[in-house]
Amino acid sequence: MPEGPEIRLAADQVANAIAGEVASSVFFHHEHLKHFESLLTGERVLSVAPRGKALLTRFANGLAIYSHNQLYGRWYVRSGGRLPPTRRQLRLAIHTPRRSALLYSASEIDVLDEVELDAHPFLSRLGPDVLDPDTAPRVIDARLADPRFRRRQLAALLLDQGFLAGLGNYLRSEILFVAALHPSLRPQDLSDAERKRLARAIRSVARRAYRTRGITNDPERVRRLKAGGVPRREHRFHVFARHGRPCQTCGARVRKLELAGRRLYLCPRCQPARS
DNA sequence: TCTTTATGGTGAG
DNA sequence: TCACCCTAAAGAT
Repeated sequence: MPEGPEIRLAADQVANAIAGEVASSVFFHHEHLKHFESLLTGERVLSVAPRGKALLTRFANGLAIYSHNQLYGRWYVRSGGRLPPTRRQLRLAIHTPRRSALLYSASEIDVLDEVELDAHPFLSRLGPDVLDPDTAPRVIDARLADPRFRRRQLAALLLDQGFLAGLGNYLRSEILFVAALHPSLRPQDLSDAERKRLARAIRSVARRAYRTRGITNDPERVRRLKAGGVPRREHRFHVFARHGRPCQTCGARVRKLELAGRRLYLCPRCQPARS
């Protein structure tokens, strides 16, 4: 569950299961975290909240579990102490009397106090969470115009968690397609109208992915394709991983290129380079 | 059964 | 920019 929308959905699910409850037992796979098991057992879970692609589970005694799923981590919620049918490795379990939150496969797990939280090398660098209710398009627009970011290529900027936290590689391609902008442009190359269009696309594509559990394609098109029996992986995106297939807007062939170290997909006609 | 790829991130040079 | 880490699933053989 890799990008911000998926992490926020997982956070919602875990919060719904254990927030407000007292941990009846806590398990850590990692040896260096074992001594926290007894420190967290008996403590109430105050909140479970995303910060970009990371997740913080806060306890009443001031400690917080930091977790980052990278590409592979996956949360499960189960009742009655049961475990999910998976061969993955259990890395963290938070049990409450009724339900358990279980994190499998993730490698980045830590327990932090409030001081460590403030100074955390990853968290302290994060920009605003793209899905935070306060991150309105006008906030994003102001950030695009900020001297710290305006000279950066959009291809790199949209992956930079210090610009906005929670964007990732599929959202990057999808946002640029929706905004009809070429990835090698920089904010400073854009007109005011284009910059505002991009800010709106960033917010709306991320929000849509959150609402639809990861589907960024046009809702009406998705409805039609689903009705025709087209599977999720074929109707999910506008352009991402659709190289060689026709653009849904203009019919041109979707192209794949490598930018800022990751694969990016675009429609060469809808997103023309600028001379 | 092997190899490749992946929606992420770090640190060295 | 590159090598590398983490793990799982898809693709190739």
